[in-house]
Amino acid sequence: MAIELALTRQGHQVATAATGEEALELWQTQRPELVVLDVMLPGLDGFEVCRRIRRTDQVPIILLTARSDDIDVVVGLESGADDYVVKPVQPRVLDARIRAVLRRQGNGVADIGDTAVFGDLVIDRAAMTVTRGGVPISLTPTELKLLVELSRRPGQALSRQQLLRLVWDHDYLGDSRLVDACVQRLRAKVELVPSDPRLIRTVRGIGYRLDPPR
Amino acid sequence: MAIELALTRQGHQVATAATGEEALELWQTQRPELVVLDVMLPGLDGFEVCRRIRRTDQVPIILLTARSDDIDVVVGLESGADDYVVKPVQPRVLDARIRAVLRRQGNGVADIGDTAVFGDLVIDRAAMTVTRGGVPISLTPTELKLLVELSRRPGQALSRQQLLRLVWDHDYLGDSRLVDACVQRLRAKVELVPSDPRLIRTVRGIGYRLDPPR
DNA sequence: TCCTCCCGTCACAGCTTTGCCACAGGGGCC
DNA sequence: GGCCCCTGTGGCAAAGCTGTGACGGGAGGA
Repeated sequence: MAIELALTRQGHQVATAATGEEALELWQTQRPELVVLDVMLPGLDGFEVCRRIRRTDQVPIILLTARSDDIDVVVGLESGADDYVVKPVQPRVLDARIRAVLRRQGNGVADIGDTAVFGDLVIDRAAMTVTRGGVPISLTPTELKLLVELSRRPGQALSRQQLLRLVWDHDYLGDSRLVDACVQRLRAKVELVPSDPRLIRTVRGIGYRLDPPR
Repeated sequence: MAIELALTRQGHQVATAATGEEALELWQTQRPELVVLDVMLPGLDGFEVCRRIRRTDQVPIILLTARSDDIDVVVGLESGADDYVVKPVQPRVLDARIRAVLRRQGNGVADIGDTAVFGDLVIDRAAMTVTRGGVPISLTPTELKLLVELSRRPGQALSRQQLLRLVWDHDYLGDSRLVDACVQRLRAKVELVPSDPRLIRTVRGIGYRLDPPR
C-alpha cells in the first residue's frame, strides 16, 4: 500500500497488518515504536484496536482514516490515540506528525525544560534550582535571580546598571557595591575556586559576564 | 474570541495574547500547561513564537491556523509544535486534541494516565483522590485543587500569584498569607514530617514546588 | 615605578519572608 | 434552623537575607 512504501522511503521499518486482529498480534509480537492504524479495518476497527492496545501499552498510536467527521476525531482521540490524520495525506505530513509524536514520547522522563548548562553547573529556571555536578546548591532569591539573568545572556557582558535594572528592578545611578557584593556571594557558592572565578568573570570597567565553558 | 470562550466552557483556564510578543510574555509569566498558537499573528508569527518557546521549554504547543497547506503543517511541526490544527475547528475536536497532547506528555516521573505518583503519594486526578502508601488521605476541595495544580507541573516552582490564579482564580496583587496557609494545611496532611517537607518545597522569594522524588 | 581607580571582601543591623496559630465568618448538610 | 467543617485573615516570632560603608589589594595607565 502507498503509505507503507512512503514510510519505508522515509527510513522507517514497517510491518503491515490487514485486519484488526492481525494488527493486535503484530503489536504484541513486534513491539513497534509507533502504530499507525487505519480506522476502517475488517474485523475489529481501528478504534477498538486502539482501545485494546491502550489497556496495557503506552505505545504512540496515530489513527489514519478517510472519515473526517468531527465525531470520529473525538472518538479516535478518546480511544487513546495520540494523533488523528485524515486521508489523503502527503507522506511528508504523515512523517512530520510521526516525528512530532515520537519527539513528545522521547522526553518522557528527563524532561530538559527551561534549563541552562555551564560546565557542571546546571541552572533549572523552571524549578528554580541550581546544581553543580548533580549536587544541589542553595542560593538566596537575589543570588538566584542574578544567576538566572546572567544565564539568559551567556557570554555577554552586563553592566552593573543593567544588572541593577534586571535583578533589583531599580534605576540606581550612583556608585554602589551592591552588585559586587551579590556577585561575590554567588561566586562563593557557585565557583569551584571563588578567588579564581571561571564562570562569572569580571569585565573591568563594565560589569560581569557568565562564560560558557570553552 | 470564539475559541477562548469554547475552551473556557470546556473547563480550561485561558489567557489570551493578541500578538506574538505578548504570547511570549504570557508564556513566561503564566507558565501554562499548554499553548495554543495561531500562526497568523501580528508581530512574530506562530512558527517563530513556537521556535522561541522551544529553545528553552517543552510545554505542549498546538498550532492553530486557517492555512492548511501541507508545507505549513510540516513547517509547524518541525518548529516543535505537538499538533497542528486547521481552522475552522469544532470546539470539542480542539478539546480532544488538547487532551491527547496533554495525555501524551509523560508528565514527570510515573505519570500514568491521569495519575501522578510522588514517592508513596498517589494523586488520582480522575477520581480526585489522594493516597499515601495506599491509605486514602482526606483533603478539602481547596487543598486538593492546590495539590493537583502543583502535581500538573512537577518540579516546577510556582509563584504565589500563579497559584492564586490557578487555584483561587483571582488576580491578587497585594500581600496575602492565603497560599501559605493552605500549603501549611496541605503539608500537615501530606508530608510525613510536616516541619521538614520533602514533597512541597518552599522556594524562597518565589513560592512553592512539588518535588518529584529523586 | 608610582599613582589612580576599580574591584573584592567583610561584618552588621535592619528588614523581608515564611511558618505557625487562633479566630471568626460563611456555606453546606442534615 | 442548627451544627460542623472549611476558609480567609491577621498577628507574631524566628530565620535568614540584604544593603551599606569602609578598607585593602591589584590591575592598568602615565
